[in-house]
Amino acid sequence: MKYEFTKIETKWQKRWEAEGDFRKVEDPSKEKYYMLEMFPYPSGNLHMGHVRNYSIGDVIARFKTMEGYNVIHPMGWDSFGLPAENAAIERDIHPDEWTRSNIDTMREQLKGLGFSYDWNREVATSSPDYYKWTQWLFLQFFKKGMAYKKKSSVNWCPSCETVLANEQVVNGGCERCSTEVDKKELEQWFFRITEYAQRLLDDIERLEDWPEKVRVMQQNWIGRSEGAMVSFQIHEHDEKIEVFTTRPDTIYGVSSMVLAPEHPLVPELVEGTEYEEPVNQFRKRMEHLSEITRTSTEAEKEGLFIGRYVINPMDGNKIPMFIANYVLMDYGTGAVMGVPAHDQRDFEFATKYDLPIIPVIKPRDEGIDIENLNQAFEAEGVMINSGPFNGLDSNQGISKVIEYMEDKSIGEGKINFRLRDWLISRQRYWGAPIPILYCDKCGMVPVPEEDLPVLLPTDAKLSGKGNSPLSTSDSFVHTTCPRCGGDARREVDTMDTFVCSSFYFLRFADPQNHNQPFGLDKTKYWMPVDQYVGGVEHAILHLLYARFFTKVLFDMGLSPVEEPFSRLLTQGMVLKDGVKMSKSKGNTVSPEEIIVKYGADTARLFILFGAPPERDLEWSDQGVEGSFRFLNRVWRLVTGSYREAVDNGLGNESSVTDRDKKLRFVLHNTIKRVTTDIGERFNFNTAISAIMELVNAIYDYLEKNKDGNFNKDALTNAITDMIIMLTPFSPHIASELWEFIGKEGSVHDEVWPKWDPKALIKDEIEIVVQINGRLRERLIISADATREKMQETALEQDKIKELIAGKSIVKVIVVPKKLVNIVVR
RNA sequence: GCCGGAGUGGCGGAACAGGCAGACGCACAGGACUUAAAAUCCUGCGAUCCAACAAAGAUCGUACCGGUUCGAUUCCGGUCUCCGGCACCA
Repeated sequence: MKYEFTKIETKWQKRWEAEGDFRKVEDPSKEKYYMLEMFPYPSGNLHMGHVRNYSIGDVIARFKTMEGYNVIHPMGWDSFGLPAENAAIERDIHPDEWTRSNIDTMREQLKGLGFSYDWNREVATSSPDYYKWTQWLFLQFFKKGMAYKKKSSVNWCPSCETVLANEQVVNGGCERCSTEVDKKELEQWFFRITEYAQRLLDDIERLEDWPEKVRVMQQNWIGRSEGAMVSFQIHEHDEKIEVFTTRPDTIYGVSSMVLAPEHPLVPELVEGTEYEEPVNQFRKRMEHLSEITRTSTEAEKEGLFIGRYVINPMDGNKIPMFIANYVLMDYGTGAVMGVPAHDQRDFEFATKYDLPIIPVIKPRDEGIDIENLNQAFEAEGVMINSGPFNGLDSNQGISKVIEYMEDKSIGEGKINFRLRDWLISRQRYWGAPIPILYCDKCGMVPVPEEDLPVLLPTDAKLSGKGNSPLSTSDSFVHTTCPRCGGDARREVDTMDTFVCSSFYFLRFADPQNHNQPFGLDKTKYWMPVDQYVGGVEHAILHLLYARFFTKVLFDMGLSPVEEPFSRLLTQGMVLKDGVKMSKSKGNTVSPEEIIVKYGADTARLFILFGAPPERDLEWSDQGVEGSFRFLNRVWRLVTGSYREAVDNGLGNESSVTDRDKKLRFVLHNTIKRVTTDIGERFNFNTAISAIMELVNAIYDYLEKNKDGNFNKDALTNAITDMIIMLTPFSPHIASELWEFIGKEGSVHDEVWPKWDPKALIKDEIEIVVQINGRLRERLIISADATREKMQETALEQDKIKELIAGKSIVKVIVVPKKLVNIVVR
């Protein structure tokens, strides 16, 4: 009988779909398990990265189901975004049409891989049923002051005449045309994520089952630093300059005050002075450089004295003011106090512009000549040249100086974050419209909830150029004000797609709710996600935004949990010839091709067997052949050898030979290994190799019992449990074989087998005899042999006797059931 | 520069709590079956040496150097390389 994978796979996929095998509802009598993989962008074609991601998820979902959990395993589409808009421009097809047809294709591809999704829960972020809730949530954020509008400098491509997201700026240029990106001041919508910075940081502690790598990346991204905010009075001017510093203990060493070139106070400070012209030129030059080129570590520090001074609030010293390339307007206050003796960057700047380098921290060890530094001394030490603080340890100095500043109202302790508020407006068509109106009388007015969704107009012009495409649709822009009934204009920006993907996991719990984004009765049962699987490229943005959203919703009473994802697994990339598969490199392997040639079961098996999930996986055509060979071997075992043996009426019910025991041992050992490999270690590669070993052992058993003298039960148990364990990996062939051996029902509803510890007890075991730690002999010994017996037996061996002859035994180490090590001299 | 991860046969990888290094698979070689090929099955497969009729055996070997230990891929200290992230963050 031939293994006709195409026929088998189609048969079972149809049956699963017709019978709704993977549809689940809340069941309080059962423990739930929420298995989620990051939903894809519907680009039109599944790639190997998807196959890997979803195969991993499917193994866990199916395994947990068989372990008795009520498993929710949903799938949907992150379907707003730029590619649809670009495709629309290139091919003159509406983004919605393009997106829908891609979804249809990819849904079929996913079904063709036999993943156990509950398709009743499918959502697409671009459908009005979904983005209605994206808009509704925006309104809740707006009401709470968590969404606000402000003028901000954004990346502007002068060639495409459009705003670019930070991610769309590649090496300082536009990702589409490589034109150097400008900065432009525009009114933009933001979410106040910085308000949650501390909680997002603190709760990383609770994410014990997240990869360390991701936790650290999030910590760095949030970038908390402790220090002080200090005011410096500008000499002969009313204004003060605020500065954030992590080293208030070095404040007596300040010899410059350096502002970002775009600092708003600069123009008036130089107005009408001889410095006005050069400063303006400097500012203009900096404006044209991208942040990346301006602030790269290689770029030389470049500054300009602006003819003004500030007063050091501690000792009244006059300090010259500069503007310089390396000071960023959007970190801290856009101004830095320069302490060249104790900050390498300030040191370089001071050396270049001949500023005094005043040491105020003395090293604890005397080896460093603090008066003649050739680089900054950044370590801790003892305060000197610091007035009343002299002699203090710099560490204590930090808090003492802050205390003093707070006392004199010249500064205060402050915690600063690198995290910035989340810019969510996009001047794009294919996104959720921001539900805000502008009325001449009433000003900014939120769209009433009952008017949602604010639908995307169908007559907007998509050119890829100019401002928001929505502004080209008159029917969209012009509306009436819900407050005064007068004329109003709609907001024409749409939301960042990351907004849509920040709550989809909650919507999956209650995807068809028409009254609410998700009901607490449902989310209380299903949330949090027990296992989330996806690519590490989302380590910061998506995962941080989703955490932020969940926290805000929790505070509003809309989410039952504060953290959305209990466990996270970041799968590695799929490589070919050592580099990531990509269209541009031309090294892709299409999943469809593999399915046609070998079947979905083989594709799934190979992709899980090739490497542990977190590591990169090198694609190997020969490896795929190997997995295909294995499934054929399983097929022949069940439909051939096993079937023949049973059909011939061979075997018996009573014998318990050593071979029977050995088979039973291998079976139960395999159950143990596969169960822990899937359930605890997520090492699917070793789980599969364990099943391979079991298959080898069954073949071996049949071969050695050719005479027909085998134990039917032992053999049948091994076959059935092997099929059950293969199910999460290669469900179609497992289903077919299950039916073949005459079992009722679906194998994926079977209870996962349990190992019997008794079957793992051996009468005799092999132990190792070492001399001075080197392996010298192996011997078979009764499993319950005492230490004394082990030692005695080891010393009786001829070979051992020979090797230790003439030497004296210093000691003998005995590890029960493992080894005897004889230490001789 | 800082942070994180990883270095094991020809290759992907295994060794789960310090105790047989290389499971499982791929590739390769030899053999069986076949008119032949494919498929399948069997055997071998880290390096060097000693043997050579064969069986067996010895030494080295988990990036490198050192340490702890009866015993280290595993623990500790240092070095190198590769991958990923952040990067003038005040």
